[in-house]
Amino acid sequence: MSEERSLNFIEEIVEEDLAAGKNGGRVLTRFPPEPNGYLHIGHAKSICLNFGLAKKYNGQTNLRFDDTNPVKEDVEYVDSIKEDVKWLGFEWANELYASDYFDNLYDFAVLLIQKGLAYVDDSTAEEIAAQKGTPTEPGKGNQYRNRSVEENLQLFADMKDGKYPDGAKVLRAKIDLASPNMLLRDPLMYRIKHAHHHRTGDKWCIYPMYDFAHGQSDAIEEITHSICTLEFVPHRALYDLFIKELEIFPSKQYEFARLNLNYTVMSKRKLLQLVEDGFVDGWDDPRMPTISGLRRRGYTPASIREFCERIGVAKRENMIDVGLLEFCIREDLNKTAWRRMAVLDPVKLVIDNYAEGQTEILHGENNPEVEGGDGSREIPFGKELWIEREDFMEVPPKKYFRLGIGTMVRLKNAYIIKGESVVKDADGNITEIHCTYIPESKSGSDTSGINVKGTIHWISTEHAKEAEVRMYDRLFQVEDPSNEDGDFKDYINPNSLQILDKVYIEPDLANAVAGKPVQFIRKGYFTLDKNSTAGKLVFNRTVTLKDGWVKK
RNA sequence: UGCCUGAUAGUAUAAUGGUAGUACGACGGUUUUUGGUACCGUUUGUCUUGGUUCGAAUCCAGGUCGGGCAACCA
Repeated sequence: MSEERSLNFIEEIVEEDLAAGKNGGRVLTRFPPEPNGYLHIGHAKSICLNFGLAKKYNGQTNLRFDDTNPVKEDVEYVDSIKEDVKWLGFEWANELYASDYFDNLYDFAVLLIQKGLAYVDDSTAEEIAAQKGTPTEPGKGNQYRNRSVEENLQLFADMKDGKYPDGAKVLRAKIDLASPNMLLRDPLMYRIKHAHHHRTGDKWCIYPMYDFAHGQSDAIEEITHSICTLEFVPHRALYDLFIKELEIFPSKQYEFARLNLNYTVMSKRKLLQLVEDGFVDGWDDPRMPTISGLRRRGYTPASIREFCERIGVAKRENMIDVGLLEFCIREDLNKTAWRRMAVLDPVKLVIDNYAEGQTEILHGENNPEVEGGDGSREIPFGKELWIEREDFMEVPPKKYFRLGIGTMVRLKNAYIIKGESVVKDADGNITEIHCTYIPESKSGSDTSGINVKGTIHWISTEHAKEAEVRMYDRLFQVEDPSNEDGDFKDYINPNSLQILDKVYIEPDLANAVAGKPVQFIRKGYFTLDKNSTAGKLVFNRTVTLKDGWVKK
């Protein structure tokens, strides 16, 4: 493995803690998604970090749903999140929910009220915002701030008992209205929401805010290293403060820079818009940066884990080139995907000196990268073939080493041929290419002594099967759609999906199975889409092959 | 105008006071029955100004630039 890889800053912290004997050598992390959307590649970074850390240091990781806002959350999301984490190859120690702790959290709130550190405020949201001041002006208090402990206790109990409508009252921490950290200006701890919760049903009508739930949840589980993204840095003061005042397990929060990928968007809000406004075919559209989208596109768990390993973990803002993700999937699939032939844009090729009606069964390796071989399949060959339109040129430029009139090329796994003539329709489009073949040049028993520079793929017209192929490209035309003027949706790539409804594939591909990626030789990696049926195969292009041939 | 936070090749990420390295990309080459893969080589970097030091990417001070903070979201 990568034993000599240097440590990232969080691993350094863990190793220091371990060396200092902190937590008795125990490492317990957590992955805390809110079940209000599907997981995306940015979450994958966090998942790999949290679960990877635990794995590396003989610890464990809890999967904890941060479900403190019932109006936005749903079991549909819980299920998809669990599926995605599992698919990525990780196992959680415990499946937990912040809502499991609503009783504890309520008791914690009561405790803070008793300590004079929390109060019930009757102000409206607007009034509270106005009283908070601005980053440069201190906030102001109000009359509710001086309520007695007894009154606060009673009012908070009444809030819980449903005596007030939504928004009538909130519980606030009494900290410092003049703090330079806006989050410390008496933050809300609880709000009233008469809403049905996906787990606790109608038991509660008050729900804790993130800041009054997350740190305490970590503490209850005795999480040793609570890792989150940079935007939570200012929240750390609150995180530590509540833990200190409640005298509970001192979990520690550490922050890293979230992943940004170019040519896509990563916020759940924006992804939801793409889904709801029909710009994509659901959360798992192969163009989406969601885990489910990448899975449908043909990405493998190993490739995503490798990607997360390569991008590193640090505290500076970053924008990762999607090319790195593509490198990772190519690297993985090159070693595992079976090679097959498919002609995406067909033109007919006739071999003039090959006997009419003759057929041969040729053989092609499944994967030349596998040492010792990975078996082979049979490929029928005949007088008439489909080849790629772009693999022939009547007047080839100097560095073109595919087929031309008078030039030779090898048909993959078959014979060397020489272009002879073309047939065109009234518009001048080539409808047929005629060639001759060299009988002694058969793959595996070539005695022709001829060396050709190019090799092209082909399908026997008599034996060809048909399939639909979906060619995907980046969803956006600009690197950072969120940072452009106007609406990010204005920058969607109109050619992000090109459907080829009549692609010729070799007969063996009729055996293609979902979840087993194939390489269409010289074209890229493809995988069967979930819309595929026995009667109609549908392939998604995962990624092209790297193209070293740049014209001109 | 406040507070927090960060700055190393095009993009990421190391170097923890002692030779600025690695990966991806780009470019060039070798091999090749995939213009793929593999292998080899080249290219480009410490935000700025001072200071401390024999020696600074690293420590200190000022500046510049980026990100975040005033949701009954997480």
